[in-house]
Amino acid sequence: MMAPVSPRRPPTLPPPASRPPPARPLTLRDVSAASGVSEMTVSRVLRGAADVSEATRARVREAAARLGYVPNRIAGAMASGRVPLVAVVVPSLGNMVFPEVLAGISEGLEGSGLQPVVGFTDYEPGREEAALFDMLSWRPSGVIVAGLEHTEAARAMLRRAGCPVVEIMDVDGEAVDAAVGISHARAGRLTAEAILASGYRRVGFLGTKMPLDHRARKRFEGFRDRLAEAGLPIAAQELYEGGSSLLKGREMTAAILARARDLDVLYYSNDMIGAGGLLWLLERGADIPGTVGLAGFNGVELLDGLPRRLATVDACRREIGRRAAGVVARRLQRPEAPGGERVELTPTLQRGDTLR
Amino acid sequence: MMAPVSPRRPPTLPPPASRPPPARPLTLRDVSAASGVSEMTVSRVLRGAADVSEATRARVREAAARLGYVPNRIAGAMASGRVPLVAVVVPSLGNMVFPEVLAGISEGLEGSGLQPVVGFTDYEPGREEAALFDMLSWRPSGVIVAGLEHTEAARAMLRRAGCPVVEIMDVDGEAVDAAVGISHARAGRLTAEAILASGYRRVGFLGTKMPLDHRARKRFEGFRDRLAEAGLPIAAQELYEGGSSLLKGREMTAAILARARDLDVLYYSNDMIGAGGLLWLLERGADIPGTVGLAGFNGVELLDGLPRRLATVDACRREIGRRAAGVVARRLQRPEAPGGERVELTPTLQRGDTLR
DNA sequence: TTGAAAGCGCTAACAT
DNA sequence: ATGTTAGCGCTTTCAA
Repeated sequence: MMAPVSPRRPPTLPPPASRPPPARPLTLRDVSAASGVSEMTVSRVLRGAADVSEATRARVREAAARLGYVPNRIAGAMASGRVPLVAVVVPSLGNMVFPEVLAGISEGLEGSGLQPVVGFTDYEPGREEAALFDMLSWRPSGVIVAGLEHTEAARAMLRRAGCPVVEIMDVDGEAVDAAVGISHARAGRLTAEAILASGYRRVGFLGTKMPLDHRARKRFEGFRDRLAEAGLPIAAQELYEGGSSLLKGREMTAAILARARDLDVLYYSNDMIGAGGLLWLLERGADIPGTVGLAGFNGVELLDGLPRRLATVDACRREIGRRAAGVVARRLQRPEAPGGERVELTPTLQRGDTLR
Repeated sequence: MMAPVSPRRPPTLPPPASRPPPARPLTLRDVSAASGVSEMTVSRVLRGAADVSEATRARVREAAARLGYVPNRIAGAMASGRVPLVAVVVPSLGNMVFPEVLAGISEGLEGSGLQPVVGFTDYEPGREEAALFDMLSWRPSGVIVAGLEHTEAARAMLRRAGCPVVEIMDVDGEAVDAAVGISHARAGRLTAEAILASGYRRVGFLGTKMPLDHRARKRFEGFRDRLAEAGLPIAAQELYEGGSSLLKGREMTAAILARARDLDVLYYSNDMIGAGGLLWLLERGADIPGTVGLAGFNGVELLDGLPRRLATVDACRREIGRRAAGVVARRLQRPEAPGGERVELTPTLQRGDTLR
């Protein structure tokens, strides 16, 4: 067979025998040549399609293995119109919560032939838009994106994505398509209720300044509103910028108590700063939970070995990942399905040792 | 112009005007039609190529934005033979060290037009092989893989990858191509030296059972050998399976001290279990670092707010990621470069408050 | 059970 | 500065 004349590169010539062949990646054609089976049938074998005789199958497998052939998925995706990728867009990996969501997604995708690909937003709407654009340019089979708040352009992209879109972590708002998460407003209320029930009266709140961390904001609002319903104000607040850390929690706790010495309970917007506060208070011999109660948010397992278990509300991170992946996988099996799934998980308060 | 007859699907027909158009993703052709500019020129504009008049540029940009066109990178990659992806293969994200490596990689890739794509191995050689195969099937422009130990098949794949390959985290061994990391053997020796210099004599080691965590093994060996050179044995060991956690560190510390009450220094294979041990000992009123010294490994910032700063050796995770990305990016700019770069970073011991 | 032909959406090379 | 042509490596469709 004659190679067609191409304007891009000369037809493959036999390499001068004396030099090592260039590291040209192998193609189906190479396996075809090596096995004496047509490209088409080689393709079928390697994709595990039925209707290939056992003998042919074996010959092809042997040749592919011997040559070290690795199929080219770019070409496969191009030809089939199917890209076995799920775009995952999250704020960052530094946050401790997202690695676990990712783990859940991987778990949920197992056996579906789909692979997650991750992009980051750093909690910046502009970067989220860019990350989504980037991801969508691979024409993934599904999109999983953290949060319900996006720029209008981002929402437009998601609507036009032509694949299932699952917004995760939060259900307090309007989703473009499916949503899997918890209600952060409710999580905040839940904590407020526990605090009220325990009879604490002078409430301090320690949280992030980030106006773009909508979930943290919703937790705060739920918390504040529930207290207000009981006629209780938030007596003092301490806000910070930047990442959460034990150190930050210590500093903030010191600061808020310096300003409002009589607080008898502290609600931290996440467990990391909560744990910092806990350590700081313990070092000073505070009576926890007697004189001062503490509560955080997230249920980070990582902190399990601290001197006391911080009261917290589990964010159901792993489960959210798993369920979101499940939604995507199921949708691809039944393309006629209506979409718009909404899965609200209901976290519970784990009292730990820091609320009386 | 007449659409050619295709065996795969009928030529595009005008949709019945009364129904919403199917969510067919847009193509260059659509932008071309909408802007009255040829596909080729549209392509040029959207890729930012030079030699397009400002007027044309504007018309194309306007049309693309109005339609919400997202380029198809699968097709772009296919046509150009360039896939702007860097495959990153690491054991897991649960480990705390890898998110930071990833952050370093992202940083190092910034401005290069390359994007990291991550795969996981769970420290299992079989899964590593599978992950590499998977990643290579996307024909990435570079590969960054943790560790120097791989199955022969994996090494073969890497050699044939046809792109720069950087093995990271470790430099104690033979790399397929480039390597960026630290010597874990040296890190272990470094800790041993600090312990010797401080006059501790009864040494306990607490580490993982995982025979496949080669870097932990090398640290242990370096540690043990350096002590042996000074005539000091390791008096007791405590090994564990599964992930590291504060809790695990507590349990192990309790266990090793129950068996060997007279240990005066404990070397933990990572900071997480080290911190657990630290908390456990502090609760029991141990005199640290007087009666018992502690050291870990990794330099995890996360633990900064503990009551004492654990002595540790920084693994240079972020820097390793950054440099590895740099190697890949540079190699793509100068394809004639020889390769085989070897970058050894030299970690230092941070004494903290737990070695006298 | 196998093979042949066409083309997925884009870009390299060439032509104008 | 812009357009034309061919084809990247696969898979779909159809034929044998």
